[in-house]
Amino acid sequence: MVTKCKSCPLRSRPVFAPMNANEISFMQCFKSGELDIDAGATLMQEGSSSPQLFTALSGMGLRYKTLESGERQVINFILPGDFIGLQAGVMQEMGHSVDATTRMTLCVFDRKDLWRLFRDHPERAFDLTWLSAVEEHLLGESLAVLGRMDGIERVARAFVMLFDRASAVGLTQTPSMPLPYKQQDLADALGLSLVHTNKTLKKLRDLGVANWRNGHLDILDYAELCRIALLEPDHPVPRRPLI
Amino acid sequence: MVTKCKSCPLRSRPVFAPMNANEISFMQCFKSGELDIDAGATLMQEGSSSPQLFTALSGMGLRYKTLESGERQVINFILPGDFIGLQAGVMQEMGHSVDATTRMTLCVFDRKDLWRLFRDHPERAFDLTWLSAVEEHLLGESLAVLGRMDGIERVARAFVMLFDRASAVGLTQTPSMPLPYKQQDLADALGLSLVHTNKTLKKLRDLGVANWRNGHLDILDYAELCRIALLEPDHPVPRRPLI
DNA sequence: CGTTCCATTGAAGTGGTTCAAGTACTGTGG
DNA sequence: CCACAGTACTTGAACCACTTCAATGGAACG
Repeated sequence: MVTKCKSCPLRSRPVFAPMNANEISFMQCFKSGELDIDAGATLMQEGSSSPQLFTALSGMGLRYKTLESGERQVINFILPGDFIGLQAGVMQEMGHSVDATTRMTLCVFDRKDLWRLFRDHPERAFDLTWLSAVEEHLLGESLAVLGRMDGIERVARAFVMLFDRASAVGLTQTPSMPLPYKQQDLADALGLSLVHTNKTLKKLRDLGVANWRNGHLDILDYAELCRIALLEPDHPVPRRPLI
Repeated sequence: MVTKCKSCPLRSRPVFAPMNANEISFMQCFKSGELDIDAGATLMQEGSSSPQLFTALSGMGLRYKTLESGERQVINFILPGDFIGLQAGVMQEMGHSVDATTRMTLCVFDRKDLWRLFRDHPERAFDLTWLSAVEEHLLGESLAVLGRMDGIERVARAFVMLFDRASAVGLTQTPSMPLPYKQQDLADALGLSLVHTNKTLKKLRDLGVANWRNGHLDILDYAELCRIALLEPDHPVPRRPLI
């Protein structure tokens, strides 16, 4: 059963900029189908030019680059509402790979329709640029995290960001959320070794601040977690378009 | 004397996607003026919403974020041809600040014309998205550099990238280019301390690979520098649009 | 039940940090 | 013309946050 854009469970969330009926019906038209992929599957390959673009509807994944040395850098985590493949859409190829961590459902768009979108629907073209700018903004933040913060600060920051993003799309049950990644994934995202990531997680557990176990993250002291992460407890989560 | 888009010294460079006469004349129209700023001046402030967008015509600058802790993370270096302020253009505010390191000349565009551009010139709108995607791609690379590479690799990578970018816009004189930044700027870009950056520069000098002194970078052994940076010596420099 | 994958923990080593001091250059005012 | 102050760069020394190596435990699975 394919989800209609009109009744998309994400669209009503306040993080997403609202759309009127006309706009939604165009999105429905732009959407060429739906895709389910299994946990562990690779959705896009670095250097490839995918004929399709996606929006995550449900499930979680990750974007990553494989370095010349064979190591992996996780660029960010993919949650419902995230747009995937814009790089391949406008440049000729993807700069990173995308894997599904859990089973995922995705809205599918045809790359060949992208030009039509720019020509006929400037508001949506603007939204795509907006999304890309948001992504750029977040990557700038991540760069600062890797460049200037120490282990516990990085982990705390990651937890706060993930929790906020998950809240925005309704994945949290008050101080808790599903977080189905491996410790190695987090380590690769934060530029830390697996061992040190593990020891840092233990520290947060011992501090009674956050507990990540069995694919589930419990935030025990959000205020303290923010303090460690050098974030205001009421830091704003910017609104963005949903494509 | 204002530079005409038609005779823009950058446009003829092969890194930039070509434009036909019509397209150039629209760009001329979109360009609302030219701005000269002094070395050391701040062009845009993090969190602000600039009424103007820019393209660097000449001179160099840097984008950076100031962290909660007061430290600085340099996001990247600005060279001629770089577009500045897209984030403020589409989101409501900039995610980073922009300083001029040398005196700079910039093409100025009015933010209020941005919507008109999306509506009437979908090719240019597409180009803006393209630029944003390129930026995103480069930030992903930088993230991998900070996350996974050691000091000498980071510095070597920075030198190769800067040299390639400078070559693309005609700033190099065979194995040499102007590089008017401070060691602290490079340190803040690479997530290293000033002291360690300095010692790493010395190492590259002692190895006879690269020599950065008095605002001038000499590449003494490009192949070896690439090897240290874990890059192919003939790695491609992607073409991009010039706005 | 052996195998495999992930999480956990200890121990040793190191690439990087911070602290501290000194050099070199440049502009400024007396 | 010199003294001085300010800024950038340089170098040594001590320390430590993180890495790598190594070994173990627990859960899932055919």
